[in-house]
Amino acid sequence: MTTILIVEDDKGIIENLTEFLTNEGYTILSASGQKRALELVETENIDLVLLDISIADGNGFAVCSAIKADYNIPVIFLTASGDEYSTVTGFNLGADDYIAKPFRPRELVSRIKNILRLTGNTGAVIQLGDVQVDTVKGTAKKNGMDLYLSALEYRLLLAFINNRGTVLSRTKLLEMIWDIAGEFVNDNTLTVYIKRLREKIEDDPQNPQIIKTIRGLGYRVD
Amino acid sequence: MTTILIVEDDKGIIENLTEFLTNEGYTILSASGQKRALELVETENIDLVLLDISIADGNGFAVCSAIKADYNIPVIFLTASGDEYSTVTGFNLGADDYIAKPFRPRELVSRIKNILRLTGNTGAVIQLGDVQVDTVKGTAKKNGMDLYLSALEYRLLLAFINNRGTVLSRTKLLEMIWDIAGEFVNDNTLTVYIKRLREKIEDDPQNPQIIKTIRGLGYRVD
DNA sequence: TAGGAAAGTGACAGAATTGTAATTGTACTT
DNA sequence: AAGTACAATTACAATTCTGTCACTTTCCTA
Repeated sequence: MTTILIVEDDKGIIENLTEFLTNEGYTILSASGQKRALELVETENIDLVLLDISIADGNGFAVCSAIKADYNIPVIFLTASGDEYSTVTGFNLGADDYIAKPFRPRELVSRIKNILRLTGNTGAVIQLGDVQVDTVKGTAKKNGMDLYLSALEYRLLLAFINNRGTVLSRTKLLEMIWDIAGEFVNDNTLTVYIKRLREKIEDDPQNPQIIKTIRGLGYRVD
Repeated sequence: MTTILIVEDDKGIIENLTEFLTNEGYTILSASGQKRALELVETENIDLVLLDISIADGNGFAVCSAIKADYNIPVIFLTASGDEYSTVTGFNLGADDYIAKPFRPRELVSRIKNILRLTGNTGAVIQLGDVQVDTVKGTAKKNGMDLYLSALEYRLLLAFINNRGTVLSRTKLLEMIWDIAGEFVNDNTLTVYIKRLREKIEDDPQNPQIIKTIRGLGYRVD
């Protein structure tokens, strides 16, 4: 269970990030001011801090210094784009990474995972709705229950995970999973595998929520 | 193909690192002085630099600054242990990570992979002798040829990869791969799977070089 | 709204995986 | 050198995976 503290004075951003990151399996705490932020760092068990530089009651740099002075918690700066100075200063203060606003949520998650991996605080578990894929162990679970995916089903799932948010065409998927030296498989093979995978990971395979069909284009996982 | 430049004036360290990192699948170039190092950065296609701070003809900081001024190549500092000043200064100059000497080669590889992942220069390919495992795609190759590992064979291989250098007992392996709610499998099942995996990944399965048997204790992959 | 393209479904054989048992091989101990 | 534990090997059913076919359903459009 990884806890992330968001320090940010824009309520809208906090709401959005909280919803998105909760969905990704993180526990979220938030603070809009410096004082509250440091309070939470002291009392809660925080694994990572997302820190907006321009918070209202003081500047983010101070918060970062204060955190780094006493704790070894990784900090990611949220900066206004093109703010080169902030970036450099942030790194000097011990920030572990920064991301310029506006950022794509998925990119933020990617940064978070990298930082946590660097500091060794977590495995490599990918959350997909209520499905968890552990690429380190090569296993998958749904609501904590083991899923028994065949080698091809697992690879198909990974293909979607590595291309979240984008539509994967049937051709592309066939290339990715069945690209074996010039040999071709029936196009319907893919359809059947989609069905088999859905049968295992979807709550209601007839109403797929994870693997969406984009008629005429392919499939997409968000 | 990832190319790493080692800047270091200790021939012994260069030799060791070159051998080890070549084994890990990297292409290695080396320079013992500042001039040669910058030459190589300009002429070769370098993906990452391992930089000893205390090289003979000048100091490492200068090299780092010079590289960062013109290229976006990640730099990892090799520092004498306890050299806090160097570390801080290094980060200010744009170093992406540092590692204190003496370091364990495997830790260095871990740092290299993390940095390359952060800078997006590579996937998550693990090299094991001439076997490459891509945990992002869920595939494995040997000398570039596809390996067809079953789900369990793949997971067994990952178990070894995630515990390189340590002996894994038969019991531990059974837990890791076959831990299914109280059900137990025959102890010999593991032995058979070891054989099947060796058959696919070893050059000479009768003389296993990758998965070593430690009689009475278990198995080890280095 | 009828026709057609795209996607989904169910069923099937052949191949591969999986777990076990019986047997053989190997290293260590006494 | 024989005995013994441990590991490797071989062989074999049961199960699962894999790819394909025939058929149905769904959605779009003419």
